[in-house]
Amino acid sequence: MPRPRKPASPFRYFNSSPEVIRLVVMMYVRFPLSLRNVEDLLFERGIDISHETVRMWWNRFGPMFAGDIRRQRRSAMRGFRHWRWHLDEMYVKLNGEMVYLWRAVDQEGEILESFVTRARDKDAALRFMKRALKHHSAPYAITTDGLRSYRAAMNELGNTAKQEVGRWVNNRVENSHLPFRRRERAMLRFRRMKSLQKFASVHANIHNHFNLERHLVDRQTFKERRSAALAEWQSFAS
DNA sequence: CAGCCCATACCGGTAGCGCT
DNA sequence: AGCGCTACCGGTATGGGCTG
Repeated sequence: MPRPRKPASPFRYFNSSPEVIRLVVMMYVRFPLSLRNVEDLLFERGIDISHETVRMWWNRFGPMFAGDIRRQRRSAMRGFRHWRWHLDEMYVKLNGEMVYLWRAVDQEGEILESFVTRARDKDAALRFMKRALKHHSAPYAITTDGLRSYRAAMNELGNTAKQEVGRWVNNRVENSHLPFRRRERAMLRFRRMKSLQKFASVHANIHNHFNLERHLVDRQTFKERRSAALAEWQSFAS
């Protein structure tokens, strides 16, 4: 009988410890810092890495960490009966061209899905919704704006009954654009659909993980949650 | 407004480290 | 010991800010 082999650690070839790599990825994705900003900040604390290393690490480990966060969220929401999704699109500039970033956000402000397309039509809406439904269990209701592509896509999926069109009752979902816009600005620009797609989805998941709504809870509670979020962060991809 | 300057992300190539 | 892979370097394209 073959001896059960321990899966190789994704950190095995890297010169730096998993702790440092996790710190770097968190700094770069979570805050509006450039690759070089991260390099310089770490240098001040005695860690010597190149900005290119920062780029490589977020590309390699960002999706892994994001996947861990998403899986956690998915199992926490399994069986939840009053899950409501809000669908929305925003413009993002990509090499001078405008593309669309579709997003599904739930009633708690968690960003469930990010999807980049060149067109804003039924086909794009359909692909976006199928992807969201693949990654999460189906919600109780879906709210959209008046864009007709949503209705057409819902007809195709056969779940029109769940759709509610209207202005959203709160601005929570619109607010979730802000962190991405701030981050987008620090990156100067996106060049390829693939890296925009990757960044949008990694950013959304990491934002969810560290979004502790500090204004809604007392300081003690906030500090406990923050410690918990950091401790969990240090366990990802291990 | 035009032209210049600077900071940035991204890419190909490769030395040599570190894993098996 | 052999080789897969990381980390880094030099180069390029490009957008925003600045100056006049």
